[in-house]
Amino acid sequence: MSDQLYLKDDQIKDFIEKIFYAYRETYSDPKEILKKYSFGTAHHRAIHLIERYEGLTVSDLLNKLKITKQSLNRVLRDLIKNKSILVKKGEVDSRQRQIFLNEKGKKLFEEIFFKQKKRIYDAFKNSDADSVIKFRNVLSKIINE
Amino acid sequence: MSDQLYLKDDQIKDFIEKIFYAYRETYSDPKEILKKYSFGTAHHRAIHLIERYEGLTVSDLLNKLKITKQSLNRVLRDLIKNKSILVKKGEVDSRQRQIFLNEKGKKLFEEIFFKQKKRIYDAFKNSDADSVIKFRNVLSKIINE
DNA sequence: TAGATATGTCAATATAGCTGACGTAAAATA
DNA sequence: TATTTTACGTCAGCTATATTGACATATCTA
Repeated sequence: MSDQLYLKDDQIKDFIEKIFYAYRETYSDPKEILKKYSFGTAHHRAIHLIERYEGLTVSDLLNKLKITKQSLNRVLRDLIKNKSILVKKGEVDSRQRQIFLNEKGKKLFEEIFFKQKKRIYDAFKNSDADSVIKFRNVLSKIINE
Repeated sequence: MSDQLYLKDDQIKDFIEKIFYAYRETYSDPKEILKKYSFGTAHHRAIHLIERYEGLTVSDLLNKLKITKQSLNRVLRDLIKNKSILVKKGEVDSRQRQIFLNEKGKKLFEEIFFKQKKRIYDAFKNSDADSVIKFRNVLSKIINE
């Protein structure tokens, strides 16, 4: 820390704890909506990434989620059966599959996002722009981005 | 946001994604250590809170973890059997139980914390004091603290 | 053509959560 | 004091999400 912020262990522990709460709260906000569709947080995470990175491949998704392909496959099967996502043969490499949200999936994503957005938005509303930028920068460093 | 930071939905989505990664990475760092003790992340979270709030009651822990007492009980049983924690009758209200780490639990906590600390510390090392403070403030707002 | 890669799938298991029901001890209250 | 409420523990069964290991198929690359 360039200008000497001396952090005691207890403060670091506090951050570790807060990161847990932030994740838990942010991802529990849309649980009732997911339940309506008989989906869980695993489906939520997949839908989120498919929305953000349209046309991503199965291995892209695996790399982001860091779960096994067997775990992911169950989730994708559910989403396909429900007609929330669409899987196409890869354009360049046809061994690959590219994943897209279709109309139903987009609608579901919007419902989920609406809930999650509120929490983040409310926190930012009461923060100045600099805080938000610095929040992002530190968060990025924590995930080595 | 007081000085008008205009945030597009995609930026909010990005924060939601980063919060997921931050949690996942922070809590996967000590997994090999936990495995040595045949413990998982559920045990980790309990140990963390018991260390931070020594002598907290079962219901304090339930309120922080937001899981059912049946789920917590399995975790506490494992920790007691392993002699990592100690449970005493409540001093004021003897219906309550107060939970403490004993020597073995403290040692385990230190091992876990050492791993987690590295990630947080490395992120802060490359940030200025103001960033760290603002990171904490926004994080606190996200969890309504 | 041979081997490597991307994906899908079957089966078994582990972990961490859940609901519901019931029991006991101790505190609070009528 | 008698009754009710609270804090906690536990049994049993279920669900969600992850794992490992093995094997199959299609397609790309050398």
